[in-house]
Amino acid sequence: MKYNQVTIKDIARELGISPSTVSRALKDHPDISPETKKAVNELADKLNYQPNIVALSLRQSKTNTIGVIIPELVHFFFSTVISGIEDVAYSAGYNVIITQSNESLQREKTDIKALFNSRVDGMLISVSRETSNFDHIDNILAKGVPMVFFDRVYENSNSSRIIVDDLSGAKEATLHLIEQGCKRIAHLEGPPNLEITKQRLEGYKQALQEHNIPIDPSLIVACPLGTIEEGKKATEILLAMDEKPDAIFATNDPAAMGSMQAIKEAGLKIPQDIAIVGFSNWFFTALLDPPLTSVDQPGFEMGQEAAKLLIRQIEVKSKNHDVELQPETKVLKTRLIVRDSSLKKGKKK
Amino acid sequence: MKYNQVTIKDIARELGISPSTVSRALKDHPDISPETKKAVNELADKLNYQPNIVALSLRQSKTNTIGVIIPELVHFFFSTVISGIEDVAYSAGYNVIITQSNESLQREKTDIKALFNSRVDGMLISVSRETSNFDHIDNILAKGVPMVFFDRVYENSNSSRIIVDDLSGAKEATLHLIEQGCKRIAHLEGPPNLEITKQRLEGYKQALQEHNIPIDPSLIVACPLGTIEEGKKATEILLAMDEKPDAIFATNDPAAMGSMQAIKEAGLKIPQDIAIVGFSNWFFTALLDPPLTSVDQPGFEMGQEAAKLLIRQIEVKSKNHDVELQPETKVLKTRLIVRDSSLKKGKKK
DNA sequence: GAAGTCACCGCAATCGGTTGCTAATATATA
DNA sequence: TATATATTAGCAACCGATTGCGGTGACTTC
Repeated sequence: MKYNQVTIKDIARELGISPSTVSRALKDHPDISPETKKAVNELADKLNYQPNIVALSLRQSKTNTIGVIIPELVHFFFSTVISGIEDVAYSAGYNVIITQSNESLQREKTDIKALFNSRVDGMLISVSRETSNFDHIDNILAKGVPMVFFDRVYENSNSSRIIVDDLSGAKEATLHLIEQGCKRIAHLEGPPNLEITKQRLEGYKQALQEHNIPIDPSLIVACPLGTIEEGKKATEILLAMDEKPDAIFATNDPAAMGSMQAIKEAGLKIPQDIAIVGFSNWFFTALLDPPLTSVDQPGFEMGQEAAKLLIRQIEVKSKNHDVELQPETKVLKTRLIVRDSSLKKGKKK
Repeated sequence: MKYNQVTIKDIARELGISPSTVSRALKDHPDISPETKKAVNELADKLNYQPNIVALSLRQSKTNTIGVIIPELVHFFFSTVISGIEDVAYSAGYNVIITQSNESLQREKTDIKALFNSRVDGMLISVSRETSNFDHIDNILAKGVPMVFFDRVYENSNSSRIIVDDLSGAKEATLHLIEQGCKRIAHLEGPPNLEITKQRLEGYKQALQEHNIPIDPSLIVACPLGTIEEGKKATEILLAMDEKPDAIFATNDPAAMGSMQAIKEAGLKIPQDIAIVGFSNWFFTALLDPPLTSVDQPGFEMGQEAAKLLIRQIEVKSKNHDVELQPETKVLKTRLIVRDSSLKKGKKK
């Protein structure tokens, strides 16, 4: 939009010098005399000159903008990640364009194209629930666009990625339930396409195996959407079994909440009858009744790390076109936040 | 970032024609022969030509980007608004840059400057809790940047705005409590700078007056941050009174939740001893124990309306530089969602 | 056969800023 | 005084796309 902004030419005209001299004076170029610099800077201040970023972007073939694709903004975890991204990006002088795939592959495809067309300098991506084919991403990667994945990553790319240690987190959660004396621990499994789903399932299994508890497939119930409703339904199925589970480890917090609803409606007590652990530590989990034990994922930190990695990649590339940075994988630690929903034995430690 | 993208010149060179002809051919200009158009379009398809948006922005002095400033992304309400904004913006061909003030005036100032420097075509703003001086906004408004405020608006500007009917919503909530037989209804008041705080307080007062209930200043407790902790503390003060309130209408949901915690810890029952109503209908309010009655604000719709208004303003302005659109104020209806936390008399209707 | 008409296309300026190269002036040196 | 050197600043091209205007060639018309 044209705001009648002052340009370098306005300053040049006013001082009777050329635009190039003004440009150099503003950047403290040694070719320019101190007097000229002084005059230029004073007038620039007076007129409140602000360089036109669009012109700069065109000239330098660099927009100082990074694009972000996330599944859904309204998820506490993702909005926390965004805050982390913005934190790092803004202090490094980058703008952030956020797009939501709404868990739709179709939307993800158009998002990534739109970001590419906007000539963002790089992208931060967490793929949608539906994404099992990655051609649209390979396409853009092939053009040399720096890309860093976070949380829900593209496994087979050799891009950098920031993940949390889902396996350990899930294992720790399950071990905690075992330690509380639970014998029949069910698992609400998440969207099958996502690596995080597999990791959490694997962590669950490993914990059981370590304690020689047989893995009962009927105790693993699918929640491909990971919603409250699904968690509730899945739990109702579990409650209808002859041998009910005495604990549930859910792939995420909404599913865990659905579980809690189903259990309460069945007239059972949490954690006495059935203990529950969720995943993500959504901020309201502490406010549920009973407060929900959950595996905390450091969202803000994940955003920060992802942005840092991407920006480093961008800057290396713009300096030296040939050097390719080795892809890095950064694994962030999870932390089990124990609350009442899983404490059969009462507080420990 | 330079992606070795094909440009109009590449196509021109390949076909042995001039860039201007390619440009016109791509836009179906009548001066160009059908054969040339066909050749150009085919080659453009083959090379997967995508126009450089940055160059277009510079040429047209229009970035097709709108900037958004919100207090905090992690608030359910605001992230819902963002989704509404993106919904409208993307289908109108606009990108969205989101910045968070984190409820800080200082940050709001730098955000607005950064957006201005990025030459966004317009801005959507919801001011921070701290904003009582609006010079930084007037500054930008004076340069002719289209601006629409939402939820937390700048009262004295003659910009368009989208608000919810906070007064009616608050009044309805209070009337509901009165109808439930409550006599001593307390109010947890929000950040004093915000107009929405005043409106909600006013709605509360009007409801009491209509039923000839005297307004007791000691029942109005300040929660200038509107956090859970504040709501809890404020409620503890109320519970320490000789004559305890029998209901609390909180300025927002976190404060209401703090209230619930304090009441439970005091061994009192909700709603039997004290009924509670919140404001905003955060999505997890339904999951609390008891589920919280709250005033629903249509966030998604608010985002849509704000974006629509802004884009209309931008497009009118870019077509006709002189015409100024009359500022509009759009008031969205709230809806009281009655849940157990306020039902002293049991379900009605 | 000269002038007019029309279809088609290219030149060059433009948006705002950057930068390699050159030019002009001043000063130092031979 | 003539030449070398340093200092300072301007010219012009460039990033990629758009667009007013002018030019070329073919065809029509009187």
